[in-house]
Amino acid sequence: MNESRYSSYSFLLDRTARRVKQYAQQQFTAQGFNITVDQWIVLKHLDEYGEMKQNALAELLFKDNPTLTRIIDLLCDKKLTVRNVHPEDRRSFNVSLTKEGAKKVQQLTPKVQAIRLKAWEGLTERDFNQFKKVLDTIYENLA
Amino acid sequence: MNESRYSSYSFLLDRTARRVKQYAQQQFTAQGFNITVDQWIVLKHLDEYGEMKQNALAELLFKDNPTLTRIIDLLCDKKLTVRNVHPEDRRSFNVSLTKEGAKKVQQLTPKVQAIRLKAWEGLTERDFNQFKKVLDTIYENLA
DNA sequence: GTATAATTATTGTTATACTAATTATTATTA
DNA sequence: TAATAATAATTAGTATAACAATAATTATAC
Repeated sequence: MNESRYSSYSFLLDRTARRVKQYAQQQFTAQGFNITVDQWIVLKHLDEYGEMKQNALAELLFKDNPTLTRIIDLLCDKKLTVRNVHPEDRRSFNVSLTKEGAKKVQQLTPKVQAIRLKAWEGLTERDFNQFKKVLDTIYENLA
Repeated sequence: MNESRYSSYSFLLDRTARRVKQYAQQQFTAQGFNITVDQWIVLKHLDEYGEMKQNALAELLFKDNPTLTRIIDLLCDKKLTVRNVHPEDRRSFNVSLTKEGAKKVQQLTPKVQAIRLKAWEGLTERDFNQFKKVLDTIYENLA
């Protein structure tokens, strides 16, 4: 790679990631979802994978424990998740969706997909595959 | 695009952007640069484009005014930038590098490039062009 | 079996992101 | 020209990100 050109990747990547999150958050707010994008990601994963330790959830989402602790605090305040004591390890909590949380996931999933799709206008499956390959490679290179 | 697959792009994008920034910051800290990645980006752009209003700088960096105000506060605390009153508009400041700031940019530029290059191991110029195309398209779709 | 190490979650601190509100100044309009 | 609108930067408030340090608990080592 040409050194002087590649340097821009980090700037473009950061800029675009911020724009994507910002756009989604604006839509979430405008449509009255009443949660943040990061809170949504936690809800969605809990719905998909079921109850799990904060630990495991953090790993799944590539967030650290303090960050996740605070997101879950807010979700619990909103009655969308609960912390249950772990039966085999009193250091841990099992985090799971409340009924209200599960309902929210069902209601919002198609709306969130529609919001996400907006970014892909004019792009193809092939673009996606190439894009994913580069993102995964970068991630692995720095892991 | 397949709706159920594309949804993952935002997750991958966010995850990778965070990893890239995190890796760079760890290197900055380990190598004693004594600035953050975002502070670096401001210094680098000021070096490239010369003194400008905060306003213009914010637009160039795709950051909002409050965010930039605080970054520049920190850079001024570190004596790397200065705010000068704008000769034609007393609402504005012209922000510019101090001598020390300019020296820092010269010293760190090759080191930062080396850090950034790490992420691109195994990737080609063609990967870069495709990657850039997708990032730019996403950004434009949401602009 | 007790001391030590490792693990889980939390709290504290600093920086960035975004929105809303505020202040000072400049531009526009009636 | 006086009132109003627009603009530049800042401040305030909430959320996320990263790191360090801590408390409670569990695992390991001697």
